[in-house]
Amino acid sequence: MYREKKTKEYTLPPLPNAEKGKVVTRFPPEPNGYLHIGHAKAAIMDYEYAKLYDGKFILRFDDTNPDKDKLEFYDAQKEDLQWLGIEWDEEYNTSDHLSKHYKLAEQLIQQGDAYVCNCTPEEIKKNRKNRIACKCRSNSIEENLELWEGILSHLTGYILRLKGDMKSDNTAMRDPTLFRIIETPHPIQGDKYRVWPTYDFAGAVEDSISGVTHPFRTKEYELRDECYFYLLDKLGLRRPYLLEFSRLSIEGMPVSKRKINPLIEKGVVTGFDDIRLPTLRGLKRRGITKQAIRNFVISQGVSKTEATVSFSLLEAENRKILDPIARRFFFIKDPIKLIVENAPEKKKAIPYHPSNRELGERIFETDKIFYIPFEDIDSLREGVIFRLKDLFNIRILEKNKVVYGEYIGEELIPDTLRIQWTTSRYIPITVFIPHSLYINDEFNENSLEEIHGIAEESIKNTSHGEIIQFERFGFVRIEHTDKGIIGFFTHR
RNA sequence: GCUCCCGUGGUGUAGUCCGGUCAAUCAUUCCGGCCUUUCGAGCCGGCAACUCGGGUUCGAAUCCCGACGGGAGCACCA
Repeated sequence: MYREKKTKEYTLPPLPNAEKGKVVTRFPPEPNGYLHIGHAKAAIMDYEYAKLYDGKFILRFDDTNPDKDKLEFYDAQKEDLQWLGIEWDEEYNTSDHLSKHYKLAEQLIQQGDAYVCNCTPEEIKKNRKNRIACKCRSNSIEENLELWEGILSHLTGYILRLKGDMKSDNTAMRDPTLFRIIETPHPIQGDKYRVWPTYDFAGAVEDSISGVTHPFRTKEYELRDECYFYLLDKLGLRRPYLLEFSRLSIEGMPVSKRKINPLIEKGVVTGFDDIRLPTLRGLKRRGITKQAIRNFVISQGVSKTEATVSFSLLEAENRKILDPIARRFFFIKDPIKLIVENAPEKKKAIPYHPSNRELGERIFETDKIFYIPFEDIDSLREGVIFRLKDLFNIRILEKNKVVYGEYIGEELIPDTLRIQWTTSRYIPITVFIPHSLYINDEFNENSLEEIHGIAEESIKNTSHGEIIQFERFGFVRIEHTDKGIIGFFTHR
């Protein structure tokens, strides 16, 4: 009987200030692209912590920038999350709450805590740098209220700013922008609104009013913490327990759109599901399992230490998942013909897995013709004995364009090389091997290696998307296409 | 440049808040051995770390100061 391997428990460190049943977390992606491993880290943390404390997990689309957000990504991101096995208790869009945001904005203006500004971006930038207040800052509350009304309806060139502290050492406090005008139609709200809150405003407000107790964000927002709480205090809203963690970066796998998008536009990679990419779709297509991603992410934890993780850590997790369940097949890279005149004709059943018998077996019908990897035979001299794995032993008689061999029995001989093989009934197959997309910040021209070879006939029985192991080669995810069977090399 | 954050073996990570039980955890890589009809998996063993310098203390990976190194922010993006 095949026995289940003992699995390591993956657990998260305790959450500060957390009470069972009362924890609420949220994952707030912006619907402007496909999710990648970095998003997965955040989403899994949010989800797992909610689960750990029997709490609630909210999916919130931070769709407050119509210039960037696209309808297709709401669903695409949900698909990605579902693939990861993440379930949310509640889902909504920040854009659904805009009228509420407007009310809060008005409250700030009325309290004298926000003002309308029509300085140019350059002036604002300069003043921030020099810690100088602009003339707009001294607008009266009445003026601001009136301008705000105007902005909501027709005025252009204005923004709403928080009256923070222009003298603060923290640049995020130097009167950050709260609302700006964007005329582009919103993917969901259409042209209903033309004034949109910025992240500083929307993020803080939504975390608070949606009842989130433990919002996680990545470290680059740290400077904005002060602003986050200042705003909530001014609005009289509850302060959540804000937590930050470092971004996840994987060696040779850029996560930023700045680096990925150009490659897609130029057609250098095939799309967002290219197997060289750290997008969830890319990883999936390559054969990385969701369990591996989860274990990997949890093992990273939520520390603030920046780390560049080697992909081999993810591979190791994936291998633990795949090894017990992946069917084994024979694949021959650079096949060379082997003729064995005295070979007995055999009908041989070979299991698909060395220990997991549930995976069944396939039957080979052999004659005197075989195909074996050139690389293996190249390293052997004439006269040497090797074994066709799971079949019988061969002595090499002659090596030329074709190899001639002699059948010399079936008993196992210790320490003989055992190599994979096919009969003449093979299936041609192309395997794509991903390598680092970038090497020292330069695009790696050889990031996608293409290998041609042949596989045993029963490879036809694989399902589309099945992840298998080619013996002595590595794990491969199989796709059946119009042009035949292709494989994506997952890892060794 | 200014401000903030981070700094445990090759790589990641636990421990740092509440100093002693840390001659420092776990994983991965690498190196041996065992096992195995895969150069896979499994099992056993091994190498290998608290950035540096001061200070506080009976005692510091843990607290304080400084230096150095790395990262981030300085948007009408999130």
